[in-house]
Amino acid sequence: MSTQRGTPLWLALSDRVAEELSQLRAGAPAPSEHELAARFDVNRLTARAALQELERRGQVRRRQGRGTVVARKLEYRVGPDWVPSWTRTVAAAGAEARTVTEDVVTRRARDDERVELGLGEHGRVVQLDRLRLCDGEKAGYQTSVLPAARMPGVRDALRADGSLYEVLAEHYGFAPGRAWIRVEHVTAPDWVARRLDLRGRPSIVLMRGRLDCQRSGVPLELTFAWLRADMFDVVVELGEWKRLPTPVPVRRVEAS
Amino acid sequence: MSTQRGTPLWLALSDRVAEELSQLRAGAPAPSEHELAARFDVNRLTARAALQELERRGQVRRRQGRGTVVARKLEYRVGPDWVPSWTRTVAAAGAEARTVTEDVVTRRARDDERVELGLGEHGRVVQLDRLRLCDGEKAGYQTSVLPAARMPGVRDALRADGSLYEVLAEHYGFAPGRAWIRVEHVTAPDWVARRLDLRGRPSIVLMRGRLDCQRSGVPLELTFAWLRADMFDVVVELGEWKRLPTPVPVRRVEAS
DNA sequence: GTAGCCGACTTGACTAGACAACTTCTGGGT
DNA sequence: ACCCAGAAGTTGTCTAGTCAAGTCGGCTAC
Repeated sequence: MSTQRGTPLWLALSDRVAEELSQLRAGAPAPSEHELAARFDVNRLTARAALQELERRGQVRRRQGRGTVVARKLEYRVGPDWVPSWTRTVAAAGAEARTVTEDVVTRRARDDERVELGLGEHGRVVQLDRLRLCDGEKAGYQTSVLPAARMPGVRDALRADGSLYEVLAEHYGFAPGRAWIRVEHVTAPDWVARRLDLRGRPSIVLMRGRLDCQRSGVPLELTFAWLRADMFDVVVELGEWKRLPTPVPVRRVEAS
Repeated sequence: MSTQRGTPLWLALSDRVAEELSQLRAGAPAPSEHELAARFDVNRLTARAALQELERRGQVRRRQGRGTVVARKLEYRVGPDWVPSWTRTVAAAGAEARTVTEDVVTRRARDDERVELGLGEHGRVVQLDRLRLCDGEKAGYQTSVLPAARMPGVRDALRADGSLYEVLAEHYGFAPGRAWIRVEHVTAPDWVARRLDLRGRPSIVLMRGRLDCQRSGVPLELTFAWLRADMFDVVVELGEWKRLPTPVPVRRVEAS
């Protein structure tokens, strides 16, 4: 490696590898730690540091036993007029979407949920917990809470079909555009980190909260999703879609 | 260390340290790598891995020569009805806010900027580059582009005063509420990473672009901010402000 | 045919040690 | 009072090696 003055080996190496990787398509195997170490005559830990930097940037994905593969970030759009679809989001990047339903239960609504959903004192809700996979990798976790009384038979509909929003639209008059939305970029709560296997990885996640309503304005669904920030470019839109100009600094920084 | 079955040493150690740290106030020194290694009889690199995990989570901040100190994440709120203020955001966490204006220049608008701001062929803009500091630490970088013709004398006003939004409101009839917002979780562009000293750290930052308009709907500002994701919880809210019900999974995960 | 074992290859975890770069403080000199 | 040198302590970088654990494919035994 011809390192620039003051640039650590592992950083120079990661830049070098990133360049090679940009030529490849997503899913292609990246050089292994051992191979990098041999090729550039550095220690395996140095090569490892380089690959970990690329993982932090979301350019590769690594897994024990399997190896390191090229990755591209997925674009996840959030907005009042936008009906999110896991399948479409993932398919747009040419990857394979899968959903594992972890739980469907009917239970008493918690106090805060009663307020949000406008339920009476003994209101009951259906909670739906789903794990979202992208090319077999755990990419997100989603919890949906639905008012049971307003949605007769929703449990069976949910079991049969994958798309919650299709069920909502067809059976219960769900209207996109009447939503309250909140997005947070936060450190993953412990239970989310465990479910998504985030130990030792970038643990920033995106939490999307959304309250969807019927056309009449009656709340129909309260849903939260946690998405791995290293796998997604999350785009929150308010107003019409536009392409952003890329900002450029006034004064350039000289290379260190 | 009494490690649980299957839990790596460094992870158990980081949990243990996190517990101790939660008792301390922000800014207090955390144990050093050497001290941790000695106390728990592990290698320095293992102790280091534990501290790096805490850094990923935003619970500590580390710097060569200075040491590791306890940190708390700041909440950065963005929304159509909410005018972000660096001073207020940082002060809310009891930290010291500082802004360094790196550049104020008037120049020809680029093509994409002309489209966004609705300028004519020879339109000129004022670009304002600012470095945002939190307790002396580089925490963000912000670029604002303003149409020069629509805002006579804006350069001098900006030089004199720190708050851009105050200037906009007082002199040019800026009305929050007509904003277009886009939030992304992206890898820092190279020049941003250099300005914020992000080598080897959680290098992911958040970018916010927004186009604020006058009451008449005429675009007034195009701004971009890069924030260190390890220092901020970023919250974007569309719709009226509500207190979030804290989501909880149906089935608890047993500790591994 | 197929189930299962085994070996090759991958990343993960951990240790021991060395030196470099940076920050802060202290003490001595002017 | 002030500046500078140096020591002490910190994190950063890098090497050499070992063993563990997960994945995949091929081969063998049935």
